Amino acid sequence: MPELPDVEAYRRRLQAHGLNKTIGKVAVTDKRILDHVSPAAFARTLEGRRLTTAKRHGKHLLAKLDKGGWLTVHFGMTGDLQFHQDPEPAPPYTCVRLDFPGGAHLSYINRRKLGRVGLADDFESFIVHEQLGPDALDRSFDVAALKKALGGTKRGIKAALMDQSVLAGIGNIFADEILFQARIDPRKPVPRLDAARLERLHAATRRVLQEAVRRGAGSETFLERLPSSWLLPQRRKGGQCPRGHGALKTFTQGARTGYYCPTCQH
DNA sequence: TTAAGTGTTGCTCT
DNA sequence: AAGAGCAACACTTA
Repeated sequence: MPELPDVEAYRRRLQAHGLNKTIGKVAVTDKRILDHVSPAAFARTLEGRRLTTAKRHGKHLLAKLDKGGWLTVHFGMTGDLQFHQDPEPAPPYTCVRLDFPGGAHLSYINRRKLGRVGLADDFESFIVHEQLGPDALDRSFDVAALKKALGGTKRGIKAALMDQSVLAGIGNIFADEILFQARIDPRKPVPRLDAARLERLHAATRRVLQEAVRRGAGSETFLERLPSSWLLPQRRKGGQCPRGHGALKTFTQGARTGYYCPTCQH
């Protein structure tokens, strides 16, 4: 599930419920999710520590440890982070669980194991090491930064938008919404985007991601809470253009399906 | 039933 | 050397 707005929701939950509690036992129940660290080393690093702040860059969530270093979390397609107050059986597909005093615990769950949990020394070095572009919601990400990020690529704009080394945070779903709102054809080569389109693309990127966060991305009722002018609720077989141009079209690029309106996106 | 599909990323091949 | 395609994974849907 998680793209930038969903990860931001996780960040806020972690910030609200997971900070400044001493971590007791750390249980790694599926070590395949650990990123270049053994279960023993991972547990040893976290046990007895407290998380002091939660930050996000693109789709990555990082929590700072009180004695230095960071816990890193990536969700892949099926990752989830759940807090529970009471001792209870771990949800299926739990990979890592941190116990807090009084029975509260934090579970990282991932069905398809396409995410990673790990450790990093430093926030900025982690971003560099992961080759992440600027965060799409960072305050400094203006039109000039967008142009710079897109650089000299000749790819289609949707592929470029989803490339985390170009711009961090956007995946298949929100790329479709952003390009619909900016009225740009997802396959349009980046060099053929004029100034007006770049301006619209930048504005739509920020507006869509901010609105998604505000309207509770990641919650079950997210789609129902979106305005009828959005593409997402129609993003399915038989979906209609919210601007009244009839059926949406689909296209495939690299095993991902995209939805767009051929009438209003150019 | 079998096969294709999936909100991600990373590796391989061109 | 940038960019396309598929593998990884474990399910769900057609």
